Amino acid sequence: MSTILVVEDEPMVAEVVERYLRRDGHDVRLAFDGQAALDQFAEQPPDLIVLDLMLPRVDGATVCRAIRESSDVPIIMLTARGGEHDRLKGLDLGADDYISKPFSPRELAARVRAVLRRTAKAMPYARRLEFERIQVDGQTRSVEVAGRRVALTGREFDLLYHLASHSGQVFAREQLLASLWNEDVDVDTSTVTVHVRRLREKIELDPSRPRHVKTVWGAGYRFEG
Amino acid sequence: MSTILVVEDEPMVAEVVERYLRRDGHDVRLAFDGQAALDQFAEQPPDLIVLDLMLPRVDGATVCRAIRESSDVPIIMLTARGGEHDRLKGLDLGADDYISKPFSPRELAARVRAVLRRTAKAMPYARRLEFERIQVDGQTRSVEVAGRRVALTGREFDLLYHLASHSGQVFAREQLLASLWNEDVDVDTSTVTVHVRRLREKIELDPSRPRHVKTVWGAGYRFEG
DNA sequence: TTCCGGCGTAAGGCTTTCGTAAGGAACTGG
DNA sequence: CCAGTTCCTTACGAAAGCCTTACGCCGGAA
Repeated sequence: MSTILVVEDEPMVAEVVERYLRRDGHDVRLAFDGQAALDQFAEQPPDLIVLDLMLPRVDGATVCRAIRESSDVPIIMLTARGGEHDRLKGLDLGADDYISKPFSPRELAARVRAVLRRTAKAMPYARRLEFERIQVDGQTRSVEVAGRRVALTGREFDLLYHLASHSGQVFAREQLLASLWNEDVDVDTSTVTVHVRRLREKIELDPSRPRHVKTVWGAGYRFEG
Repeated sequence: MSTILVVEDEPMVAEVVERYLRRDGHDVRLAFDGQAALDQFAEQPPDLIVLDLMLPRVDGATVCRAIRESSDVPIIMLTARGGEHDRLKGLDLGADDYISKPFSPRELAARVRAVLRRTAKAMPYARRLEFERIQVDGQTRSVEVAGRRVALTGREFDLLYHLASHSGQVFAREQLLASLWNEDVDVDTSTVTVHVRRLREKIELDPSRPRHVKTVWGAGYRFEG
């Protein structure tokens, strides 16, 4: 069914989880520390990640953030009993669900099913992003700026959506190429520059002094609502 | 991003590999035989080596062993199809990864990313650093001082982040140069002084009597929250 | 087929940032 | 208090990174 990466340093727990998820027809991979999780993720991104918070080498929160830098893959976090759970919610790591130990493997399997169902239904570009001056609708691929509809091309929309859905985060041109372009065509990074230029032309009041799609010198671009 | 030495005698293959790695933002150098590889390595050690096993003059295995005598630089070996691959594993040349021909350049690029990530010292810019008056966010490369956002240049941000993430610790100018600058360019230590000055201008209330980035006479600089 | 919008590339101009040098200020030890 | 360091401050040329524009190519629509 789906490929699931389980990151859990306790072998007993990992094994139980693995068995339950396999029973649901998933292809399960295991990682026993944070670094291994990142490696496996880089090598072959799974459809979902079950991530323990307490991990050797690189802790779960860091792993979660690192993955979120480049991917929207659903993540379910495992937290120790009690307070940690609440603290996490405050941290806003970008996980899709939390479940605290000790948990029943059956419940975890149910959560996995739920999250997969949710994210499967929510096809790519499902969300609607609302900012003060700009609204981006992934459903209809339409954009409104200051109440007026603007027509973007495919690339322009993808670019805007990707930046806006990670508002505030800086993306290098190389990152944008990797995320938005088909990997088997090689395009120059300057292509990104040009598309940013065209996008600005359409959504900025003064394209040469952009308010939303900002240049971060030596680093890339960042969206600001 | 990183400097990568590609050792491959087949020009077509070398060119494709070069293009794919460049697209990931790497600085790619080429060597077409084993001797050239060793020369280039001696001249300027790269961050990673992609090494073909079959090479004119000096074969890949010899090159690999020679380099391993003096360096731990990550090496990814390219091997001909089939048996050679397994035989190599037995030989234990000290390579970090193997990929057999014919390979997809995309997969190679992915392996390079994985190996680089694995060997990366730490995870740069993952954390968000919070102090009483200053917050530094590595994710968005943004800095807030007393609730107001300040715009730093790349170097300024790197400098602040490095100092702030080791709050209290003293760093000599030489240390900062070694950590924050590209190793193969030699810049004067006074450069650090100037950047500290410019940083103070932006984050200190009274730059001539700094509260956060303090001078430790005869030793270097230290950050204090 | 012809036309046209969208895309990627290349080149030149422009802005920002960087590194250096030089003179002045501040600290240290004697 | 003096000489010797070490650090601060400033200004400027060079380099790097980004913007802008124009052009050719491609695929789909007419």
